[in-house]
Amino acid sequence: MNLPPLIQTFVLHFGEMGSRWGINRTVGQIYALLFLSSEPLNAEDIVDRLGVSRSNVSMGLKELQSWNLVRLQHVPGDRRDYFSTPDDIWQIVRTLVEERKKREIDPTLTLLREVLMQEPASAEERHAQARMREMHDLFELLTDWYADMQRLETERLVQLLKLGTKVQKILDVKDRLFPTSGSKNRRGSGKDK
Amino acid sequence: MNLPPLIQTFVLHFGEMGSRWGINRTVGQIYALLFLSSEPLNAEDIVDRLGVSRSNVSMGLKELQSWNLVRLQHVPGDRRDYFSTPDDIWQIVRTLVEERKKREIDPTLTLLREVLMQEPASAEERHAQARMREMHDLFELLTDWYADMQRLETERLVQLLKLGTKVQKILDVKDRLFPTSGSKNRRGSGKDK
DNA sequence: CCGATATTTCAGAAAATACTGAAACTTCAG
DNA sequence: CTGAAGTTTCAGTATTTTCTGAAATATCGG
Repeated sequence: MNLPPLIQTFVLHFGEMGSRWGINRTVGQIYALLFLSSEPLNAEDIVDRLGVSRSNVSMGLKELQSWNLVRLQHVPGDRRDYFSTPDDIWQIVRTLVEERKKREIDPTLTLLREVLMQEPASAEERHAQARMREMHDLFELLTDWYADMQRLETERLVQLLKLGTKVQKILDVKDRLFPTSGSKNRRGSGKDK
Repeated sequence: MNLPPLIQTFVLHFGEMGSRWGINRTVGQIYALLFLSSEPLNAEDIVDRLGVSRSNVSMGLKELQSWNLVRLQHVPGDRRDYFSTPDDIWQIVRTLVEERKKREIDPTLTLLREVLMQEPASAEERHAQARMREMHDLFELLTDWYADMQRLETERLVQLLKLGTKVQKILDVKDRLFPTSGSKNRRGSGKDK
């Protein structure tokens, strides 16, 4: 590995964290390298810097492309493929959350829908199904909320995040000013807990 | 494996998804089983139902305990350890997010803080550090927001999630009614893209 | 303290995943 | 069409992770 110390620290860390994030070491390192780089890199650059095999880099880049986490581009007068990460870090977050949802949530949501269609054949299954229903409703609430957020412009999104729970106070004010509006979202009458 | 079909489907699915969620197959299956069960199970129950070795179950339960995802309890007159998941599914979400943050975000945040203290030794390192600064600030914004949300009562949290982006409209109303209040959160004056 | 029951640890086997080098394939300039 | 440059695929190897059975450890009633 052939990198300035500061960059190497970060790249190694991403490699280590890879396993916790569901990618392998090389993929983590490639991503870290691209993220830090001021200009796009080609596969050979990455081989030189990380000291892993050409084919490993090729597979890693393919994996990152399947996550939409890197962008393929071309340098004029150069036939090789160059890769980079988006400059806008919020774009990265959006992509990451989207892809994780696709891989970690959606398949389960699909399965839950299927299983909830079936007839329970015993008290045990009936209870299990009720539990799955809870999980299903939760996932649906979260994904609906997420879809909403994903639609916001970044600036608005950041504004909302910075507000945090202060939003709550505003809701209180709103309730006092317009007691009924939006009350379809207020059905906390004993059903929960 | 010895389970009613409906339950088996779900348990197998959780086993498969396990690898995407950063746990192994057995741990995923044990968790699914406990989640669906109407009463606590002991290790031997789990062995019988899943058909895996006793030691594997023991390790799996230990792993789940380290995630705070299962609760150990005792049945009067029985020396064995019984395990269950919280009845409140929101409690499960809170724990899960907390633990994932602890494992997937916090170590990186720590590393970023350290690396940002160092002096860049070249233009390349300077650019890399600027990039890390972006990531650091993003992580900090997200974790601050998360800490805020974690503090909310479940009912309020659900209310907020259901509102989704409608919150935005309320912000607009608020701005018109109280143009200056809360404006410390409105610093989109050129610094952001 | 004893022995019965329950749980954990651990070394090695089995399985899954990552990595490599070589070969196959693709693209493009001449 | 040819061959040089670039990229991908793939079979085999290495590494890591998971899983098991056996042994060690812990707990508790008597």
